[in-house]
Amino acid sequence: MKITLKDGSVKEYDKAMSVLEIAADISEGLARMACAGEIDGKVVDLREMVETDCQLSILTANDEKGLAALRHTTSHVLAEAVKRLYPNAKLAIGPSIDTGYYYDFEAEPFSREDLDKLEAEMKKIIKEGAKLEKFTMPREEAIKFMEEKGEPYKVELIQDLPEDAIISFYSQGDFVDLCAGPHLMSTKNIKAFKLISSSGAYWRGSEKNKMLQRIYGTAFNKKEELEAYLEHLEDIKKRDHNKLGREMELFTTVDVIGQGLPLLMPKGAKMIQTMQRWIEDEEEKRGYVRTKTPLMAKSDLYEISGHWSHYKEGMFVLGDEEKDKEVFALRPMTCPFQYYVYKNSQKSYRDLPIRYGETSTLFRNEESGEMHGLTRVRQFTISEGHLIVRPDQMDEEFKGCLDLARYCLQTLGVEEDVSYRLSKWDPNNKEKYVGSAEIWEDTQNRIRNILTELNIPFTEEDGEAAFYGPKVDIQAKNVYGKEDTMITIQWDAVLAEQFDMTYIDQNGDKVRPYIIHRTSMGCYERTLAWLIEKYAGKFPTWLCPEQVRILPISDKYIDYAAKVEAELKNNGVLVTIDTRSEKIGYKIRETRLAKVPYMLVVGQQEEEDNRVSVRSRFAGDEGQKPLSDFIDQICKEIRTKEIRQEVEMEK
RNA sequence: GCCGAUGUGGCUCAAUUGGCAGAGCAGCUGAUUUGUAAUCAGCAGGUUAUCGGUUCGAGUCCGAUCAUCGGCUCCA
Repeated sequence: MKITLKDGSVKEYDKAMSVLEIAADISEGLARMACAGEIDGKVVDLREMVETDCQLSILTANDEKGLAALRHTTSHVLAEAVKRLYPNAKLAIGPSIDTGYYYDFEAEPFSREDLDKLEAEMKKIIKEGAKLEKFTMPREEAIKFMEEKGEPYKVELIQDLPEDAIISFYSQGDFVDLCAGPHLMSTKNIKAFKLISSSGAYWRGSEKNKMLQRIYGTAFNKKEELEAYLEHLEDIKKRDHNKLGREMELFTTVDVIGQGLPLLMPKGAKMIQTMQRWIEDEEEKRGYVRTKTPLMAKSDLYEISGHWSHYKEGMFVLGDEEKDKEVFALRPMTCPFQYYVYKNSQKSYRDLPIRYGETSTLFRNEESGEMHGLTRVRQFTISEGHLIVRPDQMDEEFKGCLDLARYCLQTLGVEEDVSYRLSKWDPNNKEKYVGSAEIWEDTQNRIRNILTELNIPFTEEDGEAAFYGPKVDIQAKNVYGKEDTMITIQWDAVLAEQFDMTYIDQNGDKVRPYIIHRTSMGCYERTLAWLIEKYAGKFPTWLCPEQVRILPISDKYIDYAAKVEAELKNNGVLVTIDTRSEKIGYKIRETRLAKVPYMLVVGQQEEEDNRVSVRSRFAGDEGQKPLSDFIDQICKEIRTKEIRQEVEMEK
């Protein structure tokens, strides 16, 4: 039997040799090897592939799929440990994930102490070093087998497989688990693992099902890699916006104000104002006109828009439908309000496109467990806009929205950190959406073509559309790798109809316009959170709530410092003075810790000839320079929204 | 909404078995007038998230509520 290895070399083996022997030979010993290989990119169990001649690449824990096998094997060891310590626990599933693996059990909740005990038991199992052996049986037999073992969740999983399926199991010593593989050859090969946390998780991800107990863990090829990962976890905690944003006094929360209602403190509010002014100006340059519409409306409006039937649970309703004549609701979006701005007068084809923009505060009654820092809140503000366009303008306007979005991302320095998603409806769940299948498929195709034409790489996802149309979502990950929508551009194919919006075409006929619903830079609160994490609080100067701090050497130079401050303020620079009678070293330390981009030390030398001593986050000590030079420098940096490279300074 | 953890001055944390709520930093006042990462002294700051219960006595034990965090679900 011939086996071609990844590097192209060919090895020949006697058919009588066991798989283990072959694998050991190929991998130069079992040590770091997964019991699996790849044929045409598909991961296959080694025992299957050696039946025939094949091209083989042994997976080791050094490559992605091998690492997944390592982690998945570790999850089996975890499952065995749980069964040993908690024999009544029932097994659900235990896949590998990006950051490690998890396993779900029906059991009592696990405490940290339980996890520590489980870790110790896992070490024992690894030391025992049982080999992982695969065996199969027909479906019916497999169901019986798992019923006898008292594993109802496994039975359910098997029952979902086709009647003629051959079901595979893996054993390690006495422990058996339903599993498709692949795995390491032996539990002994697990060298570095850790249980991270536990939490509840619904069986099969549905809240209608029983809540199971999930244990998250991770595993690496080497101890050093695990340690580096754990250190990395500590590091990213430090830039978590929810911690850093509070430390830097950008926002806070108050018990009696309520969940999902963060308070933006002066510094956070300043940053959002800076972004808001920039975006409003940019939109104006791009032909947007501004509206300012009510934050609430009667239920009648939402009945027309469809929100009353599709989204009532998510709105804050004011009043009692049974008792009150009129019920109001805080708005969860701005669309219908701006549509009535459009409908105020009859429009000609020559008026289109019309681009409405509004800095729009919205309210969404998220469920209580869903709030998170600044990224998931109940009241937030977005740069919302609606474009009313003729069909022949649609592609160009949609591209214009994408261009604006990309300009915003680029200016904030985050264009490399996003991914684009075409969010489609779910054809198997049509009642969640408004409009015909034909319209949905057609608009989805057109958006797909636009993205392709612009060479924007994107993924497609069913069931992520708005109920009124498909959209492009621009997604970003937070420090923990969790994804959120930052910008959305939606094709509203339905509401023009609901609200009877029209224009008069060249023939004098009433025609329906197309509508694009979009944000240029989505939710400001969420964007702020993203920037905190991206820059670890060291924002580009133009975004900083405090751009310059003046540090007088002693009280004698406060007058001069005030003069410097006034000149900077006149030039639109955000500047403060530290007038405390502290030593200069102390003031510098605090300014550094506050991540202020520039500090100007002023004393006798500077006052004499109208100079400042500049120290920045970007270049360290920039030396003494005339005040006017510094003003030119910082004004240019702010005006061009330059993103300068940080330098590592002492400590 | 569900599972779990947590909640002590502005911040970080302490308080033995249920036995007088304490420290550092920040703040304020005074002294110091400082040249590139922490000057000294003093003062003030608390109904221990809230409400209720057990107890001679509760930060500590029990219950409820609120909020925060880690997940699940959700995110029109």
